[in-house]
Amino acid sequence: MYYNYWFVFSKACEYGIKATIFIAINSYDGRRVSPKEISKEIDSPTAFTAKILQDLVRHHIIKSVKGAYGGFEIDKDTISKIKLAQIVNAIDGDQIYKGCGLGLQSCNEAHPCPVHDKFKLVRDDLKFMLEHTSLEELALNITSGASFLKI
Amino acid sequence: MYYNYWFVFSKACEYGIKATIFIAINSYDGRRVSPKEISKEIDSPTAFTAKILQDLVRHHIIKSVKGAYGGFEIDKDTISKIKLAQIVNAIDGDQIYKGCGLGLQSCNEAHPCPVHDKFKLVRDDLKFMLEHTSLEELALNITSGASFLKI
DNA sequence: AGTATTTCGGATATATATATCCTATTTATG
DNA sequence: CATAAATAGGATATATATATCCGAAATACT
Repeated sequence: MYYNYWFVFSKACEYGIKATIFIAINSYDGRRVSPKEISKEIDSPTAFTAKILQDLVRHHIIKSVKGAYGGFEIDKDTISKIKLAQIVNAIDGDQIYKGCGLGLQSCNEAHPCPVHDKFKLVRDDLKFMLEHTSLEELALNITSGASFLKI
Repeated sequence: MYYNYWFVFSKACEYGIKATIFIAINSYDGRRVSPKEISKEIDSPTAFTAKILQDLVRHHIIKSVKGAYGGFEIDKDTISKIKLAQIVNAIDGDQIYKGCGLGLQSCNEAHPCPVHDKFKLVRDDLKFMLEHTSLEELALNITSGASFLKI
């Protein structure tokens, strides 16, 4: 019928993940970056991206410095400790781990939706992956040219 | 930041899956069902559900019979052959298998996004599950009381 | 044939996510 | 202290998904 596609993450979250990776890369070099630079690099709308950055700041995933020579950065030594799950959680919440695949309000072991068990496996895989993927490895794969932030 | 949650499927698709299961159950008893009955049973908006049913008809997943004593049904002997993947494909398209986790336009092995490989595993799991789950087993789990269509 | 019943499908309305704009606030520097 | 450069955040606009409405078409029965 429809337009829709796979929405593991919202657009906001996609931008948030890519932005955080780009900030990490620059923080290794002690460089702060602006929403303008970020959105150019990750191919996202600037103002919208700026909103998401604010949110990541509120969740203490990235740091912002106001005023001249300011910008966004991440403490070098926390980059290896930040997991993808934290970023996703900050922006899209934790329903990714809890929500029912068929939208039931209270879907659980005792009262499962038709696909509950089958989804559990997929969801647990996703959860494990998000919790075990570090920002550091994502950033290093970009700098090494093994992966890309846009196109 | 936001309102969002895990969107494996669109609402339309959630309704479509649940509706199809309910139609299957009734078709075993040779009973046709209306959008009204369906939406009551799966707790969905009637008119919107009706649209989705039309779409499933166009994709030959369910059959409709117009006029008095009409309604929706599924050929008994096709119920075991219909896979969850077909329903999802009809409503949400095939981007679920193709779309990039970070929204890149052309994300592939040669030009991967930062999470490409990690997502591949999750996605393949989901794909396998959808392609190997039959409408029959979903329907039987409802009739046996092992799973539920609402609440 | 007429009527009640039912799906079909276009038009429209509502809700939510995405995106933009503009001003206030903060801060480094001359 | 003034100025320029930056983030913060409220208000608003746009796009998309979700939901509703209503008349047209089809069909079984009387």
